[in-house]
Amino acid sequence: MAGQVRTLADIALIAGVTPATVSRALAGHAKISEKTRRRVVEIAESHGFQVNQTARNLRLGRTLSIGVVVPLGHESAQRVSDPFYTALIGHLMDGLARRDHAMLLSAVTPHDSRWLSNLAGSGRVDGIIVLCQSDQDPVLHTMAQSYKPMVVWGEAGAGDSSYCCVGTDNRRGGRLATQHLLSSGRRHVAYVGMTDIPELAARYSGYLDAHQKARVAPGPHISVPLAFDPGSPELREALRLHPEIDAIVAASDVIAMGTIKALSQCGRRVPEDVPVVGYDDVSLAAHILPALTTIRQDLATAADTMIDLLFRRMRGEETASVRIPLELVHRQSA
Amino acid sequence: MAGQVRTLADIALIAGVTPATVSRALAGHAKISEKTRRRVVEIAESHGFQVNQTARNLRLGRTLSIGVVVPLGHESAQRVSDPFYTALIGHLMDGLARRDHAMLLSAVTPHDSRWLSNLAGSGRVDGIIVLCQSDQDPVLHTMAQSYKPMVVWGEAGAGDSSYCCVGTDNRRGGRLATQHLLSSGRRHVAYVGMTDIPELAARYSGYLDAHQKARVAPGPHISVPLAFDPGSPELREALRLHPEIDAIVAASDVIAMGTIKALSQCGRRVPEDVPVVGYDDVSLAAHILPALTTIRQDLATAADTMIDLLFRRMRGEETASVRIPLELVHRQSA
DNA sequence: CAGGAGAGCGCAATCGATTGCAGCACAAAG
DNA sequence: CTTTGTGCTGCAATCGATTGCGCTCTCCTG
Repeated sequence: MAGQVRTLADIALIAGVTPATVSRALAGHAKISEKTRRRVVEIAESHGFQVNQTARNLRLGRTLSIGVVVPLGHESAQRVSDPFYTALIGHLMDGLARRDHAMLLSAVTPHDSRWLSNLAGSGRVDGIIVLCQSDQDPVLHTMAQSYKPMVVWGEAGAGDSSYCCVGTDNRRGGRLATQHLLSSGRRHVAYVGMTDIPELAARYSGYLDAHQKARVAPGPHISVPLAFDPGSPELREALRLHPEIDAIVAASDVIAMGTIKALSQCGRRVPEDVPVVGYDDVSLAAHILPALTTIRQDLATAADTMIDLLFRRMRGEETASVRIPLELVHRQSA
Repeated sequence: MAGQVRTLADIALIAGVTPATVSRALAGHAKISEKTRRRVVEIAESHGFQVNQTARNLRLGRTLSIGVVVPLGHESAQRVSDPFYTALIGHLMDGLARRDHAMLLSAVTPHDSRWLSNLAGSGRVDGIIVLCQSDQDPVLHTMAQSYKPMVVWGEAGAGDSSYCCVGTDNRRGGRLATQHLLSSGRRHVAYVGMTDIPELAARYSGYLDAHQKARVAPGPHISVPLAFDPGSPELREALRLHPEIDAIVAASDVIAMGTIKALSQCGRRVPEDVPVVGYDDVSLAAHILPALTTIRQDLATAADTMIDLLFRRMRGEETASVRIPLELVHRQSA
């Protein structure tokens, strides 16, 4: 039945009216007699007709879809499968669905500075959400000059934040995590993770802040990419190299989990010998052994905020960057 | 500079030619003099011009994007953030990007049977990949009659598989996991997880198969949704209720991790008292304590296969369902 | 110098839906 | 019976890019 009925014109033919009338009838917009409207709608439904969105979008000058991009330029490039990002993406999906927008998802390894303008200029999306600044601050900055409907997840205040940025106060987060350990008497707190993206750099700053405030010398900085290699012995060896370490601030929960495992392989117990604090509070964090003490970022709020800001920007408003609340969640690992 | 140049016509005006010529020049297709071509391209680039994809797609009758849908109809509805799915989505993203297609991602909670035909008929995508059959086998079946470019991840052989289905041999996977435990002498192997989607039902069948082959009575079946609640005490209580359990087959890695934690809360050690086998081999599986023994599904292959099949179907070919290899990965937990 | 070939480009239709403006029909009023 | 008014629909342009067909101009050949 639902064979060859693909366009408004097809329906129009069957109903004995013009495409214009069908369009109006289906939209319920203009003054179409109730009788005609009902008949058209009925025909449309019985044939399983659906309006072609591409044509509709062309005419209306919009796409009803939002581009979500994850640049993977930085050295510590987390895969998109990092639980933190996937949870955030999940929430974004929900929020966009509620506003009847689709999500065009892509991860890009920036080879040149065009990855962003390509998407913006393609006419495929009405707005863009960039997840992670990566090392692309200049590109984001430049883009923001000419392209308004864009919101970035990351460390607000990185660069001169000419773009609208949503994120937590990572410096405070790093400080909280570190203070938690220092205040329990630990004196050789190591930082495990990199600092090659603004968010992580800020966490590390907070780590240093806490040490300074407590008048304790910072511990070693062990560099581990967010997407660290399962089998790599680097972390283990670094830990062996620093037997004085008596606590650890990890740059993310995934790193924390890896660290806990590496510690156990070195014969050190968590939290007795070495307490570990993670970052993100990913969904698994509460379920592993030991349950992770970590810095929780409220992703539902984060996603809603980004979407709200984006839609306001799409309407032409100017919006400032926003900080999302954050808290230390006390569990077993520290 | 890049101000008001948005259409082919704008470029044409500047170059003193017609839009037709600009189109051909940029496409490099037809017979355009090298001189004209070079000039047009130069003008286009200097103005940062990009072809409007919506218009292009309308004209060409395609969208260059693929819909990836995750139905969440089943009771055990895993969130999209289940690491298994996110990893699969990540690989799909890579594969689609290689073929210059975008990914339109959405999760739907099916309220009626139209969630799929809505997407298919919207004209927003050229093809659809459905991740998980959920409880929507009938919908998939019906859809496959009229809509060809669709591939489903799940248990091939569920229903009558009128649709093209890619997945592992879940029954065999369940059998392997169970045999591993039985062959080490365990006699009260419990299954933790649900059976409300075809994949899981097959894993459970495999679990039963192994018992039958070993002439051992199956252990208890503890029902836990894939997205089980962090704080819920159900699992813990079920374990207390069955002190005879001396091994566990979990329906997924995430469940396995939760189970390991619950076991420890009951004072039982893994793997000494109760070995646990997971399913999926998610990226974290190797990194937790104890490292998870699990059934590995090769997701890179899976994603490539699905994409390959989908594109063949988009070209009009018929394709049969495909089974992806699977293996038991032996680590510490069992 | 005329005729023919062929390269290069323009014209206009097309993809499918939306919408301002105009026109028709029917009803009520004079 | 004619006029005015109002309510429905249709006409045709539009969104921006693509492409078959055909025209023009150049250059070569006889």
